[in-house]
Amino acid sequence: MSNGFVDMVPALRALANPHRAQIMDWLLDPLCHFPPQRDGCRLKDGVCVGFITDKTGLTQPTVTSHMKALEAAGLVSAKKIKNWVFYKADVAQLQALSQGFDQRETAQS
Amino acid sequence: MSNGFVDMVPALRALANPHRAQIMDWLLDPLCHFPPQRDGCRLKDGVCVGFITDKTGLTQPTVTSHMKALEAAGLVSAKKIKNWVFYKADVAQLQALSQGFDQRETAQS
DNA sequence: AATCTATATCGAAGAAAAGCTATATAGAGA
DNA sequence: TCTCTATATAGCTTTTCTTCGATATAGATT
Repeated sequence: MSNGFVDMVPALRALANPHRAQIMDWLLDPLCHFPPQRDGCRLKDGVCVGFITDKTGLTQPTVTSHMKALEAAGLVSAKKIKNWVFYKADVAQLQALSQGFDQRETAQS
Repeated sequence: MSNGFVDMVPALRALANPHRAQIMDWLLDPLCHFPPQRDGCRLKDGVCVGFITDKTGLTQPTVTSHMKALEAAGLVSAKKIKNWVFYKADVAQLQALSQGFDQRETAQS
């Protein structure tokens, strides 16, 4: 069904950047990497852009741009609550990617 | 042991290009995608640059550059026989990457 | 030795990515 | 309504990637 690595290129592009890879790692364990939030549960809703900005040391517009890239690749989902936008890792998409790799190991189509 | 996606960035960069992703897919099943070679077994030795060049439609210097990128990332190995250089997918490295993804699914470090 | 073949290197051009500052917008709270 | 806060957008610069044509090299073959 899958067309191999070629089909994964959009997601791989999104992950192939040190800052975005780091952000994904953090978002996969948000309780460990981010402080509690006034509104929005880190696990259920995700982590707000401001906290991610602080941790990366990049400027806020740059982080917004990275988050859009991850969202476009389906690696995170966004949820707006009041003035905040919370980003959460999309585990299903990551599992799909993981399975793509598993299939490549034994290729011979 | 693994530091998550951040550790995989070099390999992900190499795969995050449509031509290189396509080449990797081909190299994972060389018998299906390339004709027999005078010297060098497709399975054991790999596939020569010329055949890869033909299939991509890119120029030979461009393909050489892509193959160097894949080799630098450890995704393929090169073997010189006579005038040819044969490139073969590094299955061990791909398995390592695959395992990296598997671990990410269940993160919570 | 001369030539031919396969791959590598060089240098340049165009495209895309990544970063910033400045500014806009949207919603909350006073 | 006015202001403050959080995020988004716009525009610009710098860097990195991708590709090419031209040329070099290394090794066979004649």
